[in-house]
Amino acid sequence: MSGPAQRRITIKEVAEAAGVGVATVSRVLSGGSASAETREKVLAAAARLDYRPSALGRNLRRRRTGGIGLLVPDITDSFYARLTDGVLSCARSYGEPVTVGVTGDDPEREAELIGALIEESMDRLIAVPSGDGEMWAPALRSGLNVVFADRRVRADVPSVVPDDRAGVLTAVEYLAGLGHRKIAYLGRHGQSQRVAAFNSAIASLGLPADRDLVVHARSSRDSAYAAAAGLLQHRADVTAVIAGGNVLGEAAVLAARELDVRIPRDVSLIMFDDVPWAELCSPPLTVIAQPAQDIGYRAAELVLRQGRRPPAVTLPTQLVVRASCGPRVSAPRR
Amino acid sequence: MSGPAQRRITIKEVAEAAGVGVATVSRVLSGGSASAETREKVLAAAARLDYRPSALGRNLRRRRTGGIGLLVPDITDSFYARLTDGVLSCARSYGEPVTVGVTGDDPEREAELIGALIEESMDRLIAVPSGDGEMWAPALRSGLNVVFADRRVRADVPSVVPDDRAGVLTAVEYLAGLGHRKIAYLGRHGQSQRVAAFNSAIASLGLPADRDLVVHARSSRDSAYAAAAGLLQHRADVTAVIAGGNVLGEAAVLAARELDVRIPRDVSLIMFDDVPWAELCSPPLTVIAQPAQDIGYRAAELVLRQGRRPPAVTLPTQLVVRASCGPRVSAPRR
DNA sequence: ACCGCTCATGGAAACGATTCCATCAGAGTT
DNA sequence: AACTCTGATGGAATCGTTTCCATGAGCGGT
Repeated sequence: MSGPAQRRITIKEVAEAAGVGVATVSRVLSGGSASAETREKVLAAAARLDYRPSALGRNLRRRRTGGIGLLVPDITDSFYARLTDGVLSCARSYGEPVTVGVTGDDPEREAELIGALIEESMDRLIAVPSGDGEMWAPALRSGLNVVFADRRVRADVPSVVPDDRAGVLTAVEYLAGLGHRKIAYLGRHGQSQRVAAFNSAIASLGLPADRDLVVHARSSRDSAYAAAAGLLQHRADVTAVIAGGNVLGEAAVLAARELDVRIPRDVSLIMFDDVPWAELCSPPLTVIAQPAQDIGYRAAELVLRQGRRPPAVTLPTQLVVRASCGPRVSAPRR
Repeated sequence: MSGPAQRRITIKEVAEAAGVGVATVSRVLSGGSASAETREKVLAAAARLDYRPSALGRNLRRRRTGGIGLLVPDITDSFYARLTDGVLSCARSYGEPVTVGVTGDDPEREAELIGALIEESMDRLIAVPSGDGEMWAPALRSGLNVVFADRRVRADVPSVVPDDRAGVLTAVEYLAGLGHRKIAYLGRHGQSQRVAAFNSAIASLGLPADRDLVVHARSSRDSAYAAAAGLLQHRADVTAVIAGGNVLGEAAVLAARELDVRIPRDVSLIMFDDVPWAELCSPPLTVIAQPAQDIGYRAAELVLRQGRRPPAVTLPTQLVVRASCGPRVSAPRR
């Protein structure tokens, strides 16, 4: 049923049809110099035959693959989906294809994918790095052009990240302003940046430091739920929690509902990352919005621009107040 | 700072290091026949030099690119994100890279992307087709191996789709069982399949037919909101609406809230596609769950499996009852 | 007229693999 | 001993481009 896979036409045939040499065709098509007459003939022949230059041939000769690789932890997470959308949108305007891989936040799987990408001769790569970034050394040494997105784990790789420091500080200040003193941070493994910002924010506001107030989950939904439930259950003294991402926030809402902890009456909740459903949730969630799409777009710009590259760009976050935070009630719950 | 982009080592160097010919190296590495001794030498040399065969060279010779292309309307939509995840997951187990493009449900942009993919010599493609699929003819004729996902617009292309017919019927029956008679369908352009199923379900249950009860939106959030608001505003007689996708459902909830239409007291709502936030919504949404990830996975299997390919596979949907549907109240609202 | 300069042009050599084909060694058969 | 057969092996062609280089034409200056 499917066609006989007709052979694609090559530059040679175009040359023949135009009555010129292949070198001339190549030159005309890639903007080199040629007489007006020749250019005309070549263009006409190419159009007539519907010639499409083979990226394979070109890339082999040029010793590099055009496209760019993108590695995200989980394409199903709205944040990374929007980041991906930003990358795709920028790449499209450059006409570059994007190859996407999902790491599941697993450094081993990430290394595998890097290997595969290198095998494809892909020389430009945007990644949300999983671990501490040490396995990137060989890839970097081999001349791979890498930009990190969302997380900054190595100083020698340009990165595009949200302003975690300011975002966390804003959230903590807002909560403190409402009277909360026992604030917990519910994060993912590897958010060292934010945890540091959290601790320093707590300290700078003179709130009691308590190491156990930051709890970590792996990136799965189950793990997030377990962490949220554990926090809510064992620490009846916390009156506010900051969720470090939308799946963490979702888990917190679910766990609270299950444990009959009322938001915001019993505990206030601020979630990192504004997602469409934050407004639909009951109650609507107060969030720290992150420019996910911009992060992707800027990262793509960085990796596509050959010139000098700034070591890091930081994009602002924004507090969006809805209805998941309230004043601290004096009576401890339960 | 970045390394001098050390030249990658080629099969020729491995051959030299192993003291054999390039043909032998190629044969050993791709599982051809060779003596145990030679195989040993080659493998050792390859490992010692950390040799990675270049996909470019291989693909040029083989006249095809390994990977598979994936075209979705909007990677930001949870449904397509999960579908993409399915494709990625299957492709990974075959070791095939996936190049993703976003069509925005625009046939023109889709055609562009197909062209770009052909230029890359990508010969396998999974797509959620945007229009009526007529622009696919040339691509198909050129031997491209295509599988459609989510929508079935051409009989000559294998497709993996959810069971829209059964899904719609289940929804309508459920609503009718609750006493509803004026049921609206809020859909996207191009969901002809589902609209037909909707009309036939209405007819088979003896409910009053009314052409204006199906309203369409384009795939943007704004358009979805406008359509939902229009429906709720102008048709006070409808007591139940079926939203044909998660962004439509989101728009319906938002519009209802804005217009002070209570769910489910004033109107019942069933949404196609179960998303994590459906449970978090107020009220929790009754949905028709679709196996988005499976659709992607099966589509990838189909496009990767060389053998004979079934013309279409239909995956079951499932009604998940939550709290957004209630019995019809006799008094018309407003 | 001659020289030198610029510019268009086409042949041929890469790029890095796979694979056809010829060669050759060794074993088995008569 | 001569022959055939099998299996391993390496040289060379090929895939479709880009780009180096040599050639030759046109032209202005002396």
